[in-house]
Amino acid sequence: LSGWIQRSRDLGGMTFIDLRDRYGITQLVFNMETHKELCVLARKLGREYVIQVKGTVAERSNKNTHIPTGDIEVIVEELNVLNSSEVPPFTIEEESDGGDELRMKYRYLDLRRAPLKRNMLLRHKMAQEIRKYLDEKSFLEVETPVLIKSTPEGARDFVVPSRMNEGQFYALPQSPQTFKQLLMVSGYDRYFQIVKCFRDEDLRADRQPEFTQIDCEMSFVDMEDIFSTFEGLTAHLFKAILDVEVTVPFTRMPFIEAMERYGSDKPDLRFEMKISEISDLVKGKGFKVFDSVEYIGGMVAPGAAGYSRKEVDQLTAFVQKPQVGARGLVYVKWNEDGTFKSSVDKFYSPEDLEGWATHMGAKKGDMLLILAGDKFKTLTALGVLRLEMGRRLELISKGDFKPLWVVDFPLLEWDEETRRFYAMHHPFTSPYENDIALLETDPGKVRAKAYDMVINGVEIGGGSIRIHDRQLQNTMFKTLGFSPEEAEDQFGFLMNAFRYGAPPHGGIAFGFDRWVSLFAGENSIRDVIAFPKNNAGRDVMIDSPSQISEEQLKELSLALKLTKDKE
RNA sequence: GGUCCGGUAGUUCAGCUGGUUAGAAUACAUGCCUGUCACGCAUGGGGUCGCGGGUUCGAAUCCCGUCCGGACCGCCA
Repeated sequence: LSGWIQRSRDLGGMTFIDLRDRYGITQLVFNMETHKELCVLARKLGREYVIQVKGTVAERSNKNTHIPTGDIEVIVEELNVLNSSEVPPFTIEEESDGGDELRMKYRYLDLRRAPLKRNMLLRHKMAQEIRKYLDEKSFLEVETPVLIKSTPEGARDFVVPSRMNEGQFYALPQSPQTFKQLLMVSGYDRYFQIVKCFRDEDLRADRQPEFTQIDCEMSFVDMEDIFSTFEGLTAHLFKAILDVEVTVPFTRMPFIEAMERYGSDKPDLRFEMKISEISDLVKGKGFKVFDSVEYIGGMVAPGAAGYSRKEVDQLTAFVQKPQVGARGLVYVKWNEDGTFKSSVDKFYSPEDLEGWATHMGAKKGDMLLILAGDKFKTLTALGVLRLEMGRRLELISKGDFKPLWVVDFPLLEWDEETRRFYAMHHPFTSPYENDIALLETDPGKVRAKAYDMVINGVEIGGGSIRIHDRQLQNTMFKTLGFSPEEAEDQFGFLMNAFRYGAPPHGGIAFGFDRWVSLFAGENSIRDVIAFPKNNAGRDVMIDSPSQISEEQLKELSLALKLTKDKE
């Protein structure tokens, strides 16, 4: 048996060592009476020493029911110390005493801990099951290049200078989007790849600059084929990994419904508390705040009529945080005795309030929480408040999984700053046939054949049916404000490919890291990535990024002009 | 680009409105202990209070700046 010393217990006459390897813990026993020299040596060994032992596996006289190997121990007859270890900077245990920063710096030690090991194992198993399922469905795994071409749309690219092509740069792929479409043109009608993608944007708990996608594409399909194929993948993963049965087909929710009822394009369906609009009920009674805004809406917090003044103040402060951005919070308590208490009693009669409460589906003992303002800003704030209330009222149960498809996204988003439309998904997304005419007249109204898979409020994946028609793709580029030259320069290869018999196709890409962290019950994808980057995009273990030498810069024909002098 | 929280022993933290020699737990070291498994008991070492400046008789504590870490907004087709 070979491994690392987790801990040793020296009782004088005998010494116990917990030996840890990839598979778990085994107790080694050394006895002064029977193996004096070994026992003396064993007493000197410290935590994380690497040792190799031979001995006899024996049933313990004192069993430990708390660990899987608690019935047995190894009576050591040979001991080989393979390496010593300095005292590690934090404890290598289930619950380490180390903080995040330290554990990142010594990630190779953190990875020795059981929780990280479990996550790595889970990740591996999920990748295997994904391959198994997709292989069975005749998907072909094809590797696409990592050094590709920069495009201005979408996320910021990471770029790589080319030594052999002076003054020119590769870009790292934000996704293999165009390549998988070209593979469809090539006739590989079912493609997938578990692939690293790169986006030079700020990080979050669920966002890393390099991350892994399960990238898929199919030919001769429409949305329903995609849904059933990947509901199948999802159900397979849930069954194989968590032994959870999920119901197929999944709920399909139009984007507008997700926004209006859940205040989010990725609704968490594990609890109700839907949002309802009450603009028509509340306007025209002399309350200026409500009369002057576009939208008034709210939700019913079940059983929350007993909330104290302090708790309501807390909620008000919560929605007023700049991240949420509401101006204020109106509450209406429908007390158990049938009376009403609200922050707008001056303006509305109990009959008015009962009207709202009934409209919103409240009952006695509930509290209405109401926000007002611009429609989508207010809905988004209500969505954040909904999640907060779900947590506070403990309406969200762990181990419950509610997947759905969000569908009927708008194809385009208007940007006031640059005064042009942007593709909400990407410029290759197909509009609904019935909406194509609107591209010329009212582009904002065009719905896309795009879809997101959402589980428990997490966007797990998204995709679309693509445009495979050259003319339509040209119209799309035109609507997005590309000149024919720009379109040719950036996507000429794709447009050329479409000259030669492009099949109808569509696909989806899943955020593998997010999916693993969802299954692992982790809040951050860092916990399921072996060597992640920190908040500032740094790898604190290898200390990257770093400067490069003058020689390297010269070879690349690069000169630096730093905005901040880093010397 | 912005908002908020944090940085004190190897580690995790406490240290309130400024006031003797900066504490606890754990880890570590030494000794004792033959059935432990978070072993126990005893003893001991261990601090540039992130860094720089300021206020003050006096700063871990207050102020300013800066660096580092975390959460979030913007950003992420």
